[in-house]
Amino acid sequence: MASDLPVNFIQNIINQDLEADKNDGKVHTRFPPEPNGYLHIGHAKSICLNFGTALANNGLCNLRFDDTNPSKEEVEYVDSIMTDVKWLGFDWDDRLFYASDYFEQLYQYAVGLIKAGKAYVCNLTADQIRDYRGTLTEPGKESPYRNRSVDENLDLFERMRAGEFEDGYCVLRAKIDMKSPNMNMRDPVLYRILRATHHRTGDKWCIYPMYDYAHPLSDALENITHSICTLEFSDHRPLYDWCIENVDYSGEAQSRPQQIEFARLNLTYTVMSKRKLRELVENGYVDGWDDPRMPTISGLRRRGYTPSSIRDFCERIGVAKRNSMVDIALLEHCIREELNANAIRVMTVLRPLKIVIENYPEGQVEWLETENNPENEAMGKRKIPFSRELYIEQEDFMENPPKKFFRLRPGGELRLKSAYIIKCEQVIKNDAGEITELICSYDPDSKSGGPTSGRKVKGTAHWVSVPHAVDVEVRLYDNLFLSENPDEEDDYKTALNPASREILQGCKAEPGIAELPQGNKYQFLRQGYFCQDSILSKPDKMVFNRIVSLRDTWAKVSKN
RNA sequence: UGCCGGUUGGUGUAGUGGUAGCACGACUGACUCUGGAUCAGUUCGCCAGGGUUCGAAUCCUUGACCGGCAGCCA
Repeated sequence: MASDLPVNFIQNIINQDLEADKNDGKVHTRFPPEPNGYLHIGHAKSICLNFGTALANNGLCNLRFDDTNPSKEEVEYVDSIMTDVKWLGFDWDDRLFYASDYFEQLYQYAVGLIKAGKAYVCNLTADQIRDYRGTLTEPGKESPYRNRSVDENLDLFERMRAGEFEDGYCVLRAKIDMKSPNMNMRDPVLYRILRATHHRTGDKWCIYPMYDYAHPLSDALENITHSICTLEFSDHRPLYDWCIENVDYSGEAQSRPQQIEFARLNLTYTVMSKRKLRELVENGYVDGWDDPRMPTISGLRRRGYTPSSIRDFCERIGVAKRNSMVDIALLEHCIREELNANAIRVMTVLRPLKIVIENYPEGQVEWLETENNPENEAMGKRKIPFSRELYIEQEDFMENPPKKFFRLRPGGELRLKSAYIIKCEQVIKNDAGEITELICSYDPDSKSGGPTSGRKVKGTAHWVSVPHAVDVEVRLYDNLFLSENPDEEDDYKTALNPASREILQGCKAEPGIAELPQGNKYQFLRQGYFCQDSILSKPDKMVFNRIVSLRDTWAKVSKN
């Protein structure tokens, strides 16, 4: 039997572990977000990796909030993260945890470290600690408080917890090696005093463990076997290991988690740091975390991306250690591929140009049959009204067209999709010389599906009957940034795309659009894939977001 | 210039001593009542030098270049 195991270096490590019967053959991962912002597509990569790897290896994956810094964290973020992970299609069952669940335990472990002479309370100020730490090329020097007695440390640490000292008055540090070439091992801070109300523990604590201390121990307590994180934590791995090796679990933890680092996702034409995304939101460059232009999960969801398309994307980009920049075209390909197979076709004219078919009887309406999806016959057919007055797309007519323009021109013919072939007889203009209307004729023998419909015309266009048209608003989106890599600019905000959103009013959709089956995702014929905006769209005033355009060969041709 | 990591077509990713593959993109052509989709094809790559070997992307070595690290953030 062929294996569905993903091909990447992490799976290779797991295969070796499995072969060596490490961890009794168990695979247990976790997704450990800090609830200080909304999740983005880069987190989706991590979510798919952690949950996906567990699933593929018959293991489990926990959701654990790394909530050790109450000054930055909020329940709003906790809630949004759970929503997003679930929406992506993953389930942590009853394994929802918080680092704050372990605060008491972590405190006791720290007491143990002190008793073992491996941690001490340090009264150096933050500035002094930085000075003492040395530099990248010079060793640090030991704190004068480094050799306090165990009893004194125990007393001081207890009083830190009791709230006897002001914020920043002292910290608990690990006693490791001030001369280590790895900065993280130069007596790292384990606990700091911080008076901030924690979203879960309230004001119970005024000391909080640092990530480097809380994270490995949380992993161990949850019996995590493979602790997958991003590259910037590689330098922290020796400290991760130190924590696990030096606390005395007395049987609470059974695993010896192994930290494995992979490269985070970078996508062209966007930014991925929480800080920058927050800045875009807070300074009004976008409408919110869920603005359809944002690379956040909530933004992609509102834009119309499906969970499966995002999972597919995360699979295709692979996992490795080399820093890379994935072309956003791949993400777009994933949603196009899915929606091409599933989305119902609809005719909507974005920039309407009215045409009158002079030889079509006034008042007559024909209900013509059209397929809901030519890729999938099972999706059936529907009827759309054809009448004497129609809207076509402005760009489907040119008075003086270039060589390969296959659409309507004066005296030229065009097939109307699922209807008739029309011919442009006359161009009507207003005083300003702008085209306001076209007078056309139609060939009654050319009706789609009819016995004499076989005549070939080079172009086919979408259209909507004027008396039956529904007015809708359409929002077209382009990349949020003009630069492939905004992070390279002095200020990434200067690369913002002023035309990232175009709002079109008075677009003409075929009737009954909202009632169509599979009504939440559509292909507007020849335009792209669209969905109703989950917030702005109302039954009497529909608003559609363009998820992604169709590939457009003509656009490329016409540019040259 | 201390430590850690990395370098395979335009982009991403396989290949772990035996014909460098896949996907996306780009380009050709066919087909098409969506200039969509589909189909066929083309283009394009092992960072560099030295070594080991019958044979090296893979092993050794020297170098170049890129990324990360000096929060009481994660």
